[in-house]
Amino acid sequence: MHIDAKDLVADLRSQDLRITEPRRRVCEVIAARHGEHLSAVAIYDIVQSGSQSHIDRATVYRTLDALEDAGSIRHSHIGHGPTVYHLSNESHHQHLVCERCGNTVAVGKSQLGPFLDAIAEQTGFHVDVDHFALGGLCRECSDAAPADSSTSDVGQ
Amino acid sequence: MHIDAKDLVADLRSQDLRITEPRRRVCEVIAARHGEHLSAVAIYDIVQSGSQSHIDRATVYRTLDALEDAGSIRHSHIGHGPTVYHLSNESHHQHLVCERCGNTVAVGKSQLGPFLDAIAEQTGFHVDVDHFALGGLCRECSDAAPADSSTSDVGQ
DNA sequence: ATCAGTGCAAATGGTTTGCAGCATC
DNA sequence: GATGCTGCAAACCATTTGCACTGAT
Repeated sequence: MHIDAKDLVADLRSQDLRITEPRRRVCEVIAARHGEHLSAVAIYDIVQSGSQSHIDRATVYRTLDALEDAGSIRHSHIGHGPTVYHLSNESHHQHLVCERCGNTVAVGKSQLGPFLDAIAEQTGFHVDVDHFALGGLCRECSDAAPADSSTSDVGQ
Repeated sequence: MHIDAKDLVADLRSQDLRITEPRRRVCEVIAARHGEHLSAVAIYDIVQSGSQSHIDRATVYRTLDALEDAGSIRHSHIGHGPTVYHLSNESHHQHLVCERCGNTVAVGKSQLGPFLDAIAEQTGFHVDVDHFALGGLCRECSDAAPADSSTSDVGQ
């Protein structure tokens, strides 16, 4: 199921929100870049680059909030960077962010199953896999890292 | 093994750092509140409340950096709040933050072992368990949660 | 007496908010 | 034509930085 800008606009409309040019543009960017994880500022930049008329950052944030309230998109926190947004139907992987080089790796939901089940069993907690990334060291960086595990905290 | 302020001060000294009143105070707070996860501002507030002489927030941040470089403390990112600091020897749990009520639950590193091994095997990624919290819904909130269609992946 | 460490104030980055005017409904 | 949405500017919070001064070594 391919979500496009029209679907997002329809989601807004169904919430009795007015359809304005800035909102339409934000919807277009999100739909066009589906599959990516875009920050509010990135969305703002793309909107700007696509036309000469100016829309405000604040409006982008407000529109993202509206889309999130409408259930169309969700946000994730990946590493130390800004909040990123993605379509709600693209929510099934855990991000791992390398604390040294900043690269991210995604682990599919299927691989996480046993882990999530174990956590739910032990704590009753239902993890929302893609809301927060996990930190650590990627293969390359952990190979290069000093063997001393107690001081493996790097960067930032 | 109980780490106290003297140990932390000694750690700083062993890095050829000068021992100043502000640094000593920060060490005292961290040692006194061991087991807690304190933000820089919380540490600052506690230091302030414990005496009339003023120390600067920037100094707290710089001291925390120094202690982290010395390997004495580490920081974690728990939910949407500010960075929190804790003694390095208290670093073996994964925090789960409830996105609804804000409560946090900790899962011991030992329980996660098999899973982390699996991730390392599949992706080469070595997860630093306590650096980032995971989000989700705690038992109470997921029991109480409406079947919100937009977040249907939460409770899987 | 050196120079690391300090307080201060200003800058940063990401995000939010108050407000007056504009445009969608 | 009401009022929801906008741009603007300013505020925000956590954090960082430049700088001249102070104090640990």
